[in-house]
Amino acid sequence: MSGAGVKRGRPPAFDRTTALTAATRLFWEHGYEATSVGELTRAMGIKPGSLYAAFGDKKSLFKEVVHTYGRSPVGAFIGTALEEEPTAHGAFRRILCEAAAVYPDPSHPAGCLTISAATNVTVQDAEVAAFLRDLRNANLAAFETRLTTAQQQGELPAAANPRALAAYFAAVIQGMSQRARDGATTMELTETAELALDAWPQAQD
Amino acid sequence: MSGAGVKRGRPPAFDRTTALTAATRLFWEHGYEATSVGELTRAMGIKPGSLYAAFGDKKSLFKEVVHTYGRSPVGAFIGTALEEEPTAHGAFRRILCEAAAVYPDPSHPAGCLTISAATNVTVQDAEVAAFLRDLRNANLAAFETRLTTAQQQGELPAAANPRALAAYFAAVIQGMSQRARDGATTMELTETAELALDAWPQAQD
DNA sequence: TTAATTATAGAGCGATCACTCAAGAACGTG
DNA sequence: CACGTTCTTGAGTGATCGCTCTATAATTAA
Repeated sequence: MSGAGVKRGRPPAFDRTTALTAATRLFWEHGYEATSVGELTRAMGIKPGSLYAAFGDKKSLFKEVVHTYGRSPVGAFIGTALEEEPTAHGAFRRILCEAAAVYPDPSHPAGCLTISAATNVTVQDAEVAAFLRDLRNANLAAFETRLTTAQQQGELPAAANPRALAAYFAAVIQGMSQRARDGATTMELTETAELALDAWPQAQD
Repeated sequence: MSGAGVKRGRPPAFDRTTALTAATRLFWEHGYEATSVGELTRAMGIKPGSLYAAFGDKKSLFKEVVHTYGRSPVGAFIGTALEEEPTAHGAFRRILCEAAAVYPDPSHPAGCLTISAATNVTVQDAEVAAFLRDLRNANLAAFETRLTTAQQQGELPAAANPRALAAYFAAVIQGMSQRARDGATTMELTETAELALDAWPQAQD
């Protein structure tokens, strides 16, 4: 083999991560189809040829954006809380409170990219919508798994319904993302989070 | 004046209401920008010239669709429940249960048109997104008004927060619409509705 | 019948879409 | 230096976008 780490040819004039961040902001704000390649190249500071050489086509760029977003602090806080918190109640309390803090944060577009970036798509881009829908439904399944475990460990009463609770919290979180895009503040969303937690099952006595 | 009700010239070959219904289904399913004029004319059974003569431009057609939708049973059930139910608790219980029944109904596209038809728009169509956002926020204000009245009439305890409750139910409903578009069934959404109602303030004793 | 009016069908407008290509510039290696 | 390789540039591809125009068909009024 020839040297694996040797760089040959003209070096790229742009930072790949920086360009990806610019693309993320656009897709986050306007969604997949409402963001044109022309807007992307302008925001990323590169020409179409460079974009297609570095990221493939528009769909591949979007998937890479979603993948990177899901591994960023803003995009991964749900999975992190599910893993780190010792109790399911603590995990969902933390998820809701962090969503209230993160979704309206003015340092990035409002709401969750995964929830809102492919709501309106043409027939020929249905695959992109399905891609995000699968991510959301996988998240729902993770909620249910965490709640089922909590019930088996005795944290949740036997009468509780882990699947229904998971769907409920998924709906609340998706609604909070929508409300943030409509202008809701962290204060309002925190109140929403607190009310949402009132639905947590209480042990029957 | 000449006769006001007299029809002159060639009569239209299509039914305006039927055409509007076809346009509604498309906008409901794919949203404003992801629905092309070509798809609209094909579904409505008319040519571009007829569409523009009868409805103005694409934006005017969309606004008429939203207006008509808001006056249909499917689009008006929230306002109807707020008016008809004697208690605020009864109103929100009915709203949530009807949302669970209506949003996944296979006789029309899933979810609520007002919630999801203009999530992803280009910069030049920001006005359309603002149009629906204003409708959603007006709905939120109606929730708050209804809850404030309930508190003044003693239905809600003094410690309750009408604004926070309104925002909470708005988020839940928007989340239920999203979940319906992701495949949630009436059964699942009914469970979500029941859990959501657990947050209703209880009188302190 | 003739004129006035309105709706139709179908071609086609400029602009923008995602995307590609050819030419040249910037690098490491001989 | 020349060579191979990679990246940048800028023009330009066909397709589709929202929308308009013209010619003609269908109706009522005179």
